[in-house]
Amino acid sequence: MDERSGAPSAAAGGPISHTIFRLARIHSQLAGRLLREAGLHASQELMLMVLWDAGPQRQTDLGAELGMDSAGTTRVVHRLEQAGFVRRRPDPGDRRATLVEVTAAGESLRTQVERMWTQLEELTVAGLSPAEQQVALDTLLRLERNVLETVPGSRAGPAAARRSVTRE
Amino acid sequence: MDERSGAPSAAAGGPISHTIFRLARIHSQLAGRLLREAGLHASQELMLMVLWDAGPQRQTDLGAELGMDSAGTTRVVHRLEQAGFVRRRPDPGDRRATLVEVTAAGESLRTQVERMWTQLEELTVAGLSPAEQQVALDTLLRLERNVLETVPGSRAGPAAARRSVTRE
DNA sequence: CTAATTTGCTGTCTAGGACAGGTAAACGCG
DNA sequence: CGCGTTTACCTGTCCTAGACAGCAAATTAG
Repeated sequence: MDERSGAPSAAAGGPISHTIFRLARIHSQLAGRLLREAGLHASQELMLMVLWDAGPQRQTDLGAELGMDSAGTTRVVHRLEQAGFVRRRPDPGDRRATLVEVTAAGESLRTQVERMWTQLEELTVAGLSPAEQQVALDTLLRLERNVLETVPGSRAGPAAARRSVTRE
Repeated sequence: MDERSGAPSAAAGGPISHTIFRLARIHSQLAGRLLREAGLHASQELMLMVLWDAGPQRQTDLGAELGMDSAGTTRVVHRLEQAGFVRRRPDPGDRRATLVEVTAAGESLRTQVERMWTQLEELTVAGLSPAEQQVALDTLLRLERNVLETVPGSRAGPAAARRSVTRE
């Protein structure tokens, strides 16, 4: 198995992109496998992450943060709700909106998910020195920033204060 | 404190992994969007790539290369066949097997796909010097190699244990 | 007040991963 | 040679998910 270190020839014009593409597939297979031990899927896990960090959120904001449309957001929230990991509560300030918040069961998943990420990290960066890991992280962040710029609809930017000021 | 460019706190133990995770999502959204202009989806495109580079393949080998199981391989091949991009032909040496090969229509996609990768690459590596791009590529390849090792179903080792016990 | 917008929900279509069989061909051993 | 095992492929089911269209209720602008 030879040239597995290179991109297919049709992607010769995009070696980095294609490597991201391949890395993405394999890495998320691996992550998905680990996640499934916690009974979660990728989107669900990402949504929980946001909720853990940012607290109760409206579905619209949640979806925007994850780059989903409203339909997808509804479904993921529903599944998390059915699984008992989140709860929905009417937004006191806007009766169209629903606030999604993590339940105790959802909170208790956090330890497990953290362990998963640590484990995944070990597999991913095996054999890299701390300095190399730093380079890797910087590189990835830079690429992410680039791609974020060109994909509208994915949590735009730092100061993209969702609503409140966005009334234009 | 991590800004928005960092991983969620629950992934503090896996900053690189989580960045890959996020980059993967966004990048494949972007790639998927571009690919759809050619009427392809990710797996289909990857399969065509393999066929372009390696010529006619048996389904088993194709699936192994892409990390799919046989059922998934069958479906992707069928869709490519229905779309007219590949053709199936009995393996002369083994009548159980089918050789999958690219049709003229499939070949003609190649230019379009190459353009797509070039375009994606420009978006992805915007602002990076050639040296930085080399670092990025090396980094990504290294990470890919690591992850490949730990994902048994992906073209890591052809003879990997794939057997599952029917009936528990 | 009305009209437009926002928010969330539903349904449909397609792609896809995982898993459980099922058939036919090839192989291997006595 | 015959028979059991393995391999290659296919089918069907169940689930997650993205894209898209349409809908009702609440809110906001004029």
